[in-house]
Amino acid sequence: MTAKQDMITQDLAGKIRHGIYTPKSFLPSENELANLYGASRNTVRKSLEDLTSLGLIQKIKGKGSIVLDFSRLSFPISRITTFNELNQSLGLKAETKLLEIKEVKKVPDDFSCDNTEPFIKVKRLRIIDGEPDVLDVDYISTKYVKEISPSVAEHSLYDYFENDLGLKISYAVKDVSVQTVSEELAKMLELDPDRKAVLVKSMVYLEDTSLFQLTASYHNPNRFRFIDFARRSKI
Amino acid sequence: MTAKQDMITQDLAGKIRHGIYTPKSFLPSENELANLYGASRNTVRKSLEDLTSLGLIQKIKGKGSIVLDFSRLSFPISRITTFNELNQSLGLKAETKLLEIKEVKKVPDDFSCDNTEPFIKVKRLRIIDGEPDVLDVDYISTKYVKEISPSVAEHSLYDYFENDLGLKISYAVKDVSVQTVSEELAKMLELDPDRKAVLVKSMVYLEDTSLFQLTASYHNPNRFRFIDFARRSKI
DNA sequence: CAGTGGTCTAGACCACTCC
DNA sequence: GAGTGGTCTAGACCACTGG
Repeated sequence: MTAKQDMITQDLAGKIRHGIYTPKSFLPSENELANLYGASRNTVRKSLEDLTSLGLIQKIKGKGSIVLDFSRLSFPISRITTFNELNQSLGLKAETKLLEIKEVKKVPDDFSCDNTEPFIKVKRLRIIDGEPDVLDVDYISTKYVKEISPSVAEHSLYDYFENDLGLKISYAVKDVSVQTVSEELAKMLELDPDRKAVLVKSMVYLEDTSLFQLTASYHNPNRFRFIDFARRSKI
Repeated sequence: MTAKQDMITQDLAGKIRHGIYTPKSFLPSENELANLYGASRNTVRKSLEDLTSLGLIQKIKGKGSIVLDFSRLSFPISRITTFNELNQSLGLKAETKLLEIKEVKKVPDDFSCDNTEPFIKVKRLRIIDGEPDVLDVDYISTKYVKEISPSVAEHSLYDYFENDLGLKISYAVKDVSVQTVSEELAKMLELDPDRKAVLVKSMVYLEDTSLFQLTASYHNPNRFRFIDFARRSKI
């Protein structure tokens, strides 16, 4: 059962993306939307809040909700988005090369993680338009995932976690920095002689706040880019 | 007049940061908080939502709101945070060296911005613990800011914009990439011979969706780092 | 002035967790 | 079953925008 507010959000987001509501125009007022969808004004307001935090609209007091025009370029690191979801939305020709799957007793020290249960390590090279782009090293807790088949690792881990296993991924802490990497890794990513890569370390948590996954992603800096939508917060 | 929900948010955030509510413990329930603050449950829920998106708490259905322990390390690019606010919260010894203030007819082409009014250009080198860290090049629209004095540029632009001019900064689009920069810039930032810097380009907008400011920040990659809190979104 | 979004209330029913 | 958060309603008053 999808909540009424989410259906409204989806519907409005679709109409914005498909140009039924165009950038710089105003959405119908909150009262009109409430009538249109047969919902209370509070429910509509919740939807508009979600669209606002997604960067699709901007609310202006006394005037209305105006459609922004970043819908196409948003390439967010500040939401949790997977390689496959990204490629789909950008329409890129992407390929995943599975390098390693094995169970390990613990996670490397530089994650500063003291969990004691075994993890499944998955190492994958992501290739876009024939060029090596990212090396992903994932560690997935065996508390929640007992086994990962090569075909799942080559396809999409998140699709498997969320749709097949029913896990609820909730939030992540990401640490982005630039590192000089090993010669082996530099060769794999076809880096410049300086061997600098952008390292994104992620710690991913489930709805019950338990640690679920650790990832180190090494990006080729010449092709690394992300676009982020940020709001000024009151605190 | 501060809204009741914001006072509750501030109060709870303070109690979390000061350890009155400790990580891994639960906040009082929504009904208890409503009684405590003399507010309706909806108002309390709005506060808890804000704390959730700030990454201070995590709500668990049927159980309660649990305090997370990232309050210290959050160093967000996904909110709009200024150099001064950051340094204050991290307690760093920072210094700003003003290099240039002048009015320019238009903004460099690589911002892909077609605004025609003049902008004020401000160029500043940020030095942390004696080491050059960031070169900021700002362009501020003369539609909203007529003049910027050197002392303001050396202190804090945002403090001036928000508190003195009463401008309402609302949202920004940020584009992060790694670039090879000029020898002059490389020398200023004391870069490695490869002359690679992390470039953060920002476009900042006001509450009425008008473009207000453009910034190019060149970071020394050896000291560049940001930590981000991300939530998985439904859409 | 009428219309907009911003805040707030008091209630309701549901799904979930834990005992 | 009692308590929790999730969703939703119907109403109220406010501050702001525009003509």
